[in-house]
Amino acid sequence: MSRKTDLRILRTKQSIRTAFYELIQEKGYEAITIQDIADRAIINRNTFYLHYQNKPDLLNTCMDELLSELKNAVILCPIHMNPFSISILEIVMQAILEHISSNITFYYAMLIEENRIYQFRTKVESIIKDKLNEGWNPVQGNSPLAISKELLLEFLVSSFMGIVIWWIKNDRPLPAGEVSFQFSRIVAYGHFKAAGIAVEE
Amino acid sequence: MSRKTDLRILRTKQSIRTAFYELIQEKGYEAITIQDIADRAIINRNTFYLHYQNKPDLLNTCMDELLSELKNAVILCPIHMNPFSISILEIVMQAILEHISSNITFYYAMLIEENRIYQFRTKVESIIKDKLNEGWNPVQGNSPLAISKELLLEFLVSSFMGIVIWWIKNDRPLPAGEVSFQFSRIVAYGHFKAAGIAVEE
DNA sequence: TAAATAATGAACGCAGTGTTGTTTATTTAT
DNA sequence: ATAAATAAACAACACTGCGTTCATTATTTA
Repeated sequence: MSRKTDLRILRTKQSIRTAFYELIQEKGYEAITIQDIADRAIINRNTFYLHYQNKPDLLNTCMDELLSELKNAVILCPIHMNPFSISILEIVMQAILEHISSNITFYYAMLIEENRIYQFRTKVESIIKDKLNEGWNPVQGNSPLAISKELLLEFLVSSFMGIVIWWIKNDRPLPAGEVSFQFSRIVAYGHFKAAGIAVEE
Repeated sequence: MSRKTDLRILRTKQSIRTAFYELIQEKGYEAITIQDIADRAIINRNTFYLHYQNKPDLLNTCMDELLSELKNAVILCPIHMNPFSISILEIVMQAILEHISSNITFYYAMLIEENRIYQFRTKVESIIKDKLNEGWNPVQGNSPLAISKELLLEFLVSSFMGIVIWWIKNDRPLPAGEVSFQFSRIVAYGHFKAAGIAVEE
């Protein structure tokens, strides 16, 4: 029986990935050169081109890999009839935060400070959006304020992602469950009620 | 009386700016070369370096210019005692959306699709954050849910910015006043109530 | 109209990219 | 254990873009 891939290939690819993540954190994606990666991975610059076409190709490969894991984590979340129930927001966020915790180095490099890659944020937002949209119930007839569906969905996704990034950036100041709980309450009941301010009806 | 600046300088700088904005929209910031800008502005490449140090310098100059206008637009908004009143959110958002409308080409280039510059988004978020934080009332003692102040502020800023970007990206599908109104209601009362769903207490 | 200065044009070294060969080392299969 | 296969190393290449220099030309201001 033949081995799937040459051990040298696995080793080299692993070195490149590790070097890449480190460098993103150190100097940001744009500033990295192929030579930087080669030096850090202790390989010849040519060897890089044996495995990846160029820098964006490496980035995309890395992103796709982890994002498919993220998708799997989200897909397992049960959705009830109403995707805007408190529970779905809370459950999905908790699942995402826990997945991020397991891969914190990567997510920090991709999303925080100078290192951030806009493309990655957008892709994560897509995953969240798809999940929230999954079981959208179009029969919400009697909305007193005639809220635009698109606007509401955008509202949910961007605040969701904002909290996620805030949480990573601040070194996870609260447990995943606590953040998810608070977020879902604010969204559901409004910030007046959540913050304990009398609601002006 | 001597003229402030040579007419040639004004003309050249103007050409560079225009070319720069066009190119950001066409191929995105990163892909632009100085030669691209020179060609489009119909100037010698050297002339560019007579006015700007490099590409980031040009970008920063452009950003600072418009962001100071944005700040002025926001600073005029009256804030009441409670910065989380419905009105402050609505008024600030409307002011921002109207300012953006007057400079839509620039904002589109900076925030939308492939052209987006993360740095710019962050700077706009800072302006919003500062405004919301301006008159924060620390005495909101009896919050039933003990919501983190930082989390709540982040929630407001990211959803605010998310709606703004959504609005630009979709070619301003609703009037500025309408978007601001809907946003402030969702935030204040929660998405259940805003969307007309019975609240599960 | 003269002096000042902005803009041009050509050239330079530098850094980084992506490619092409050839050679060396390691791994897999016989 | 050894031969065939192939990954990795090494060297060199043309190419693009950057940022700078210097002399020359054109425009503007005084």
